[in-house]
Amino acid sequence: MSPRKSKFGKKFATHEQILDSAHNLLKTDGISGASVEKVMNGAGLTIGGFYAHFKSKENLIAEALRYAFKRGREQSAAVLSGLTGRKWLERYIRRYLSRAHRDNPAIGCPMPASLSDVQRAGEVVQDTLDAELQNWARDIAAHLPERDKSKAARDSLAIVATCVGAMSLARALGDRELSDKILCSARSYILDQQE
Amino acid sequence: MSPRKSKFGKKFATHEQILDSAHNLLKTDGISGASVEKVMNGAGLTIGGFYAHFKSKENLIAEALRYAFKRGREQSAAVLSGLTGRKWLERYIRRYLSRAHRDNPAIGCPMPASLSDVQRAGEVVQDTLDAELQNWARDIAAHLPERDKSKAARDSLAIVATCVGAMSLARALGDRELSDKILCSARSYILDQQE
DNA sequence: TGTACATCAGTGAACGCGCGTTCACTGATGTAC
DNA sequence: TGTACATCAGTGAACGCGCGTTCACTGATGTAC
Repeated sequence: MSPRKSKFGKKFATHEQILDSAHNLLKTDGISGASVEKVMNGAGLTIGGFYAHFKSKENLIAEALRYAFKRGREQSAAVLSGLTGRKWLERYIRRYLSRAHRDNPAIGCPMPASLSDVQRAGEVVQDTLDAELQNWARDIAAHLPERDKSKAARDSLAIVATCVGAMSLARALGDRELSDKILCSARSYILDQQE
Repeated sequence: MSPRKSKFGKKFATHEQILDSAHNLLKTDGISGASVEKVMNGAGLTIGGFYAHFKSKENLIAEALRYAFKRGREQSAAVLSGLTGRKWLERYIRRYLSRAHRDNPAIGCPMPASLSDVQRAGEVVQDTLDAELQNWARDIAAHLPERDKSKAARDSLAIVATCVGAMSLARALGDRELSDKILCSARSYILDQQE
């Protein structure tokens, strides 16, 4: 295999830089705000080279979404390592629904900023969300102190919905006090329910 | 008062038509999809007349958001009239988190389609959301079978977050089966929690 | 009541701008002999 | 090892398009006398 096509070649490194830039813009400005030109500039490149790496903007967004979720999983695994069950859930929820996460979209979840855009996106992006959302929910379900596995699976989907909804609303509101209340309410709504 | 400035004058009627067109586009295509030209065409007008009615697109969106929530309240008051407490909540949640609502954004809530856009919108729009969200939560809180009023207020905010999050995700997913699951899970998550 | 004038809702073209995508090119790097 | 050639990542300008906003205008309607 020629070095050009290797995982360690220059092209692969550039591809990763583009994805890194894209997922950062995605988290703050959504799909519509992550323009191809801004993404390329963020990677230290000019716009013309983009189509040597991606077939279209839609394909970029799908890959960037996958990249963002992967990074998120790695980060939260590092922070929560060693914890299990209730303890894990508590720390997970308090971290996701924190003021820090609300005020720093760049370090967090890509969904709040891109949720509405994905509804109008193409199949490639929506199919990517399917897989990532299932991963996410499975991760939570595995830590629910629930005997009934199918109930844990259902609860985990609702918990994801509550997290995404609360964070999206918290960022969309003008009133910081009301925004704090939403985060706080969603936290206890989830944590009081699981025993 | 001259007929021109009256609530029944021609200009008022046109203003309402523009708002009606705007709130329809808002519910399906979000803020970015509700372009001034499309809004005006939807009202049977051309783009040039827009600024006789609204100071800017931002002001239009804020008014359209208010208009959409008002219509939503009227509709749901009509459908749920006579119901109270648990019965009201059950019907309310089953209606919001229904497949019909997911598949017909045009007849429903403006939030799922515009949630992410509002995060990047100006103060006027975000302040409007403050007021509308509080109205919404208060309406739900009044029907919670909860003795503790402050707990009802908190729960109602979390319920709104769960509803908006679940509907947004349900519309964003490519897989209809998973989408159904999200709606179903969120429904029981809310309804099982309230007694 | 009839006429001359003022108002202003709505028109349609234009503006500057950012978008996704295309394309002829350049120049560094890898390959063949 | 040295040279000639092929590859292709990345450049920069151009394309057609839709956006929010502006503006000179038109023509129907209301007002004054």
